[in-house]
Amino acid sequence: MIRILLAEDDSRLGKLIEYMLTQNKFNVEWITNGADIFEYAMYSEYDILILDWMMPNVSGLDACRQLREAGYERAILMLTARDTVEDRVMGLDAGADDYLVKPFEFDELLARLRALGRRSTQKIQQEVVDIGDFTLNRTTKVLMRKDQVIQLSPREFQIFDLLAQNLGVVVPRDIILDRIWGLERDITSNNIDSYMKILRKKLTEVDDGSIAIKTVRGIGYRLEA
Amino acid sequence: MIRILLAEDDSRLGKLIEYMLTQNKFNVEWITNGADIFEYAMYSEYDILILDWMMPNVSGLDACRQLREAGYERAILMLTARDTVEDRVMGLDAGADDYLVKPFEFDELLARLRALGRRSTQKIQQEVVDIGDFTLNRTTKVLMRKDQVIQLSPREFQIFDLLAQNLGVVVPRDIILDRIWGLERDITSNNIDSYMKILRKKLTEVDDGSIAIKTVRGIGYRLEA
DNA sequence: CTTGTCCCCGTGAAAAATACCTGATATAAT
DNA sequence: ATTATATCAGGTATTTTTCACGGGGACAAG
Repeated sequence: MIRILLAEDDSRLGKLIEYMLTQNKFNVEWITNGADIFEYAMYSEYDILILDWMMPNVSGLDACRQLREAGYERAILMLTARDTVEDRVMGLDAGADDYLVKPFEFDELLARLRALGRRSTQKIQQEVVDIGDFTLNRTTKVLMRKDQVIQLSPREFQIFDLLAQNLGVVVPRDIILDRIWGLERDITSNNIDSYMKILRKKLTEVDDGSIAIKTVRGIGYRLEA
Repeated sequence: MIRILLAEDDSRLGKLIEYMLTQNKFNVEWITNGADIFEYAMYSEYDILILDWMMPNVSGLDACRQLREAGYERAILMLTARDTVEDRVMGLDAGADDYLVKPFEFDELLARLRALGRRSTQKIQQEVVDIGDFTLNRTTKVLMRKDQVIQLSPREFQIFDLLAQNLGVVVPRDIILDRIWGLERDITSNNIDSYMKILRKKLTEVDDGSIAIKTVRGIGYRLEA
């Protein structure tokens, strides 16, 4: 559930946005008083702040800048009637992550919020993760099953970790290439196969059926618990 | 999915931009030869052109001007090391929609591209779509009915997705050929029939009358909910 | 209305192309 | 030298495409 803080003074528009977002399974808190933005944004738990550029007393642009200066790191979406290149640049320079010009399609707002939400809802990396009967320790780079250590080379660990981060979800091959080998991926895609082979071997060597690397043909691999 | 045409001669920077944009769900085509800009920009389907000001042989500025004179209407973002007010004015006068000075933050580039992308008339692709009792997930490439997964091969998914995007609307056969097989469609048209057969079989296997692929004789196919 | 022709589409099976697995081998790093 | 990383060549299974044939609309002539 993505949580939204909506700062919008126009009560008709605010009401509408609140209604639409609620309908679409967002958690919405709506404030009309610009002066309250700071308190709400900094000390409450929201994923995305929707900020109207022009509000009485407080300029959304200034609020945005101030929040960033205060170390506010969550996503900000700017809502405004202004449309010129300069305005866009100003908004983005002030620290907005995205920018939507009124009037807008709700579908577009929803899509943008989802996009921002994906970024922000990313869970914080845990140091130690349990998967089935296995335990993955990211600090020591060690994979264990009960008290038994499973030796993984650095690369093997990287790949297993990537799968573990996305437990139960398919990780496409090209994502693997991107995330493991990055820019200089003058790498044979076959290389991935080899590592899967090794990982599977090491996993089945300890003879424990609690986790397995499934291949999803044409797409990638999935770690299942 | 916003499609980007990147014209950048510096291979290190080009590679980096291509990588970052791909990471952020942009569709990127990268060309290094300035002479190719015209051909690619005019006759291919891109939403935004990222244009390096200074390239060997061709000046990005001239290219921009020429494209506009030739009736090119899509968004152009100029990339350059020049920073003066005059340069800015020159770039914008030449027809650029936006302007970014090297070195730049990738977040800013991304934000600007998103802003420009909004201008393009393209519909925003939803990640998850509901059709009848079915759910289509574009990220994981999975089609589900209730809790039941319907296994689709990559191509099967592409075709079903295309129909789903145009729910209730006929998709002509040659459009299907274009969108699925692209320009090099040395493909028997009959191939489409085969896939419709497979899709229908898989849909009726789960025995749910809520959606169906209808044939519109002489034209194409329509997905109905 | 009936008949016949044409052509689009459906269907099943078979061929071609491709993705993945596997074990062995080469190359680089420590 | 040992370990780690990447490539290669082969086999196998799946996917993708082709092929050949048949059903049955659409349409015009009888």
